[in-house]
Amino acid sequence: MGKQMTEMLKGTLEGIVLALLTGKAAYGYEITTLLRAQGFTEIAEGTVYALLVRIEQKGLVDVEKRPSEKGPPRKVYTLNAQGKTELDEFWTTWSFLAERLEQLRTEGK
Amino acid sequence: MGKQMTEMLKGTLEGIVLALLTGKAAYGYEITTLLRAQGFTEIAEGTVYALLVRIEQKGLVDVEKRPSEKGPPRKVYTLNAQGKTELDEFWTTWSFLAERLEQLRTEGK
DNA sequence: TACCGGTACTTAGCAACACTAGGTTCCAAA
DNA sequence: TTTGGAACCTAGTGTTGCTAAGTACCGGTA
Repeated sequence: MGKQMTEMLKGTLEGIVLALLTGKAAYGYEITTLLRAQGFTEIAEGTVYALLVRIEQKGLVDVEKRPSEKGPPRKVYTLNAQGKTELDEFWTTWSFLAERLEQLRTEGK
Repeated sequence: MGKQMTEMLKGTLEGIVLALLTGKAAYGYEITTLLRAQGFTEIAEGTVYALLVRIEQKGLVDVEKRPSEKGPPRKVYTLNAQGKTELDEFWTTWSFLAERLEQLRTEGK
């Protein structure tokens, strides 16, 4: 992964995962493959699992264990009310930053 | 500063400062006030100076010391060739991320 | 039976970055 | 003489994503 992208993902990856969980519960392995499908081809597996632990401890998601046909049981994450609030705030913060940067780029300043 | 914003600035603040230096040299104190004028009202002074040390050590800027009418001498930073390359890469990385996020938001996924 | 590969999750240690909270220097005005 | 603004510096902290290595479960294949 490019070093720039690694740094830029700090603070945004959590929002991305929360956004992925909007309206559709998912488990860790699934989220990893989803991210890769969306273009984040080099996201490390461990990164995703660590992030999931974090957002669970922050109380942004509910977790349910479900057996899998192949492999160990899945931990399925669902966005809860607090998670939705956090996601809203994320979009607000993101919009602010994106606007400033767009301005900077077009100004050529 | 909101915690979300703090994390989101990681990786982008450097790009923002490089962008500010495009076409116009500036010194640390000036950059801090510029950032605040652009809406980043809560950027800590120390953060900016530490960042300037970093980009100087990476060789992205040239530095020149100039006396000030009031106060200690200014360190004026100018974007050099390597800095411009880095800035280009920054915009590429940023665009990628911004596109993915815009897609995520509109999809409501 | 033994082994391999894919699914699925976990964790200890590391590097980078923004912040906190102090500090120093220089000068002019009160 | 003291205050305040201009201008810069830095040690320590917390958060984050990455690396690298591991465990658990199961089906297919030799």
